Amino acid sequence: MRFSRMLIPTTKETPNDAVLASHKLLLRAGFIQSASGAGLYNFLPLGKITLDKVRAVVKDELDKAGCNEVHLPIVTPLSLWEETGRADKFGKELLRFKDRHENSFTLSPTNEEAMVNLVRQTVKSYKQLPLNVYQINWKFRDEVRPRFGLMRGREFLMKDAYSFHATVEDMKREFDLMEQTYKKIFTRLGLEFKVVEADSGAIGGAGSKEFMILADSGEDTIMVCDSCDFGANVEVIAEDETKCPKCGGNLSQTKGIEAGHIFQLGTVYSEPMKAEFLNENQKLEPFVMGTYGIGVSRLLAGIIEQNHDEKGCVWTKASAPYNVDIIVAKAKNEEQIEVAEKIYDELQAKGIDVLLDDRADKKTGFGVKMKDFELIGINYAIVVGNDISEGKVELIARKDLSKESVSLESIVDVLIEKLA
RNA sequence: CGGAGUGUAGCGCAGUCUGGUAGCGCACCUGGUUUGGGACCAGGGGGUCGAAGGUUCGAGUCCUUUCACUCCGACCA
Repeated sequence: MRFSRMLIPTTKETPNDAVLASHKLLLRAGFIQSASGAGLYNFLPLGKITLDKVRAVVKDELDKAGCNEVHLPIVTPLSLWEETGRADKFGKELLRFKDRHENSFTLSPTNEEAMVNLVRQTVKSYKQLPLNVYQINWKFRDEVRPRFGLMRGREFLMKDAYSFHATVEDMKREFDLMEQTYKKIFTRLGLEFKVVEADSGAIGGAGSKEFMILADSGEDTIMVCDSCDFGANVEVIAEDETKCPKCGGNLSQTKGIEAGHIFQLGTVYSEPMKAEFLNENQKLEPFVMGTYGIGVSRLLAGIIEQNHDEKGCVWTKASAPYNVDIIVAKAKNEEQIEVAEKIYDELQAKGIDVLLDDRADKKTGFGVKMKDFELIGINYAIVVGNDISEGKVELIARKDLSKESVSLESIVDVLIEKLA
């Protein structure tokens, strides 16, 4: 993509309302924009591209784990929520409205009921189990206090998966599989995270684990063991506990951003909703369920909370909207443009996501392009400038801002290797 | 929902105390000079001052009501 053709409204000034680094930077770098309502954001081109990249990683790993992607309507009949009693439990967070026929509906904040409804209409036999169905779809929660940009919006993109089993043992097997799958997803995204024991909250059920992105700005306080992989949300462990219940090691307190949560549900939804299958003894039994969520739009905020510096965003390889930014130092110099276009074509041919900063208006000098590169947080910049007379370009790594001079002949290979 | 704060141009702000017909920076438009780290000069466009009502000869400013947004708490991907 060419920078000159893209809507990327970067700003020097920090929006007055933003507190968190991720909120400030995503606004300043032109990824998102306030949609003039609390907790509502427009995703601008860069934000949309980034969201799609993160979403693709989530989808890829779930598909590999054998999950089925589906798509449910965002609008669900209130009657579904009344079947499980959650219409009352969710209270005002559940946005309700009526259609022209005076029927009551909601904007889905999560989809246990709707997914159970889908499955109870189609799955009748133990032979069809186990089954894991998911969607990556917008959710709406009328939060008491939306805040921190994408961290706690009212409308947000969430991956919600639901598994259906004939036995508790099989559900626990899937629960473990999902834990492993989530670890792959977070690792691929380049995140430093911790899996912790958690409370099941409004979703209900027996056991649950949360995936915490480690960041000082996190809203959750967690206790982690320094000698094994044990971790727990303070909701479920005494805050003054110093010994690890698993290995006896030392516990320390830290902050995390809840980006994923997996639950062992059992039959808390299938029973009231009469979602049953016929077992091998020809008897009806309620499905044993698990449910698994990832806050996809929140991940964008989490990635930036963990990866930024005073100059801007520092996206990880798997999440960056572009991996390479080709900066034409003097966009009126035809030779530089020619060289830049050539590198641009070659990188694209190799399947690398590259942005060509070809802006040639007189207000956009070299400095502006560098500042935008640093603010947006693309992994690498190639500066095509005066050095091309010696057959060289400058390669800048966003992470540490280190610079090196690379020959024109090898620049494509060097980048392919760095991005591998 | 309790506590605190803020609403003035696309963004960031001043002006409000002490009423006199709206200003600065950034961004934007035109022309010129610049061009490897957010340039400079000159000119220009853009506002029912969150909304409603009231006081007054006159309201961004004073009074009343109301709405929205942000931050701190209790809840959540």
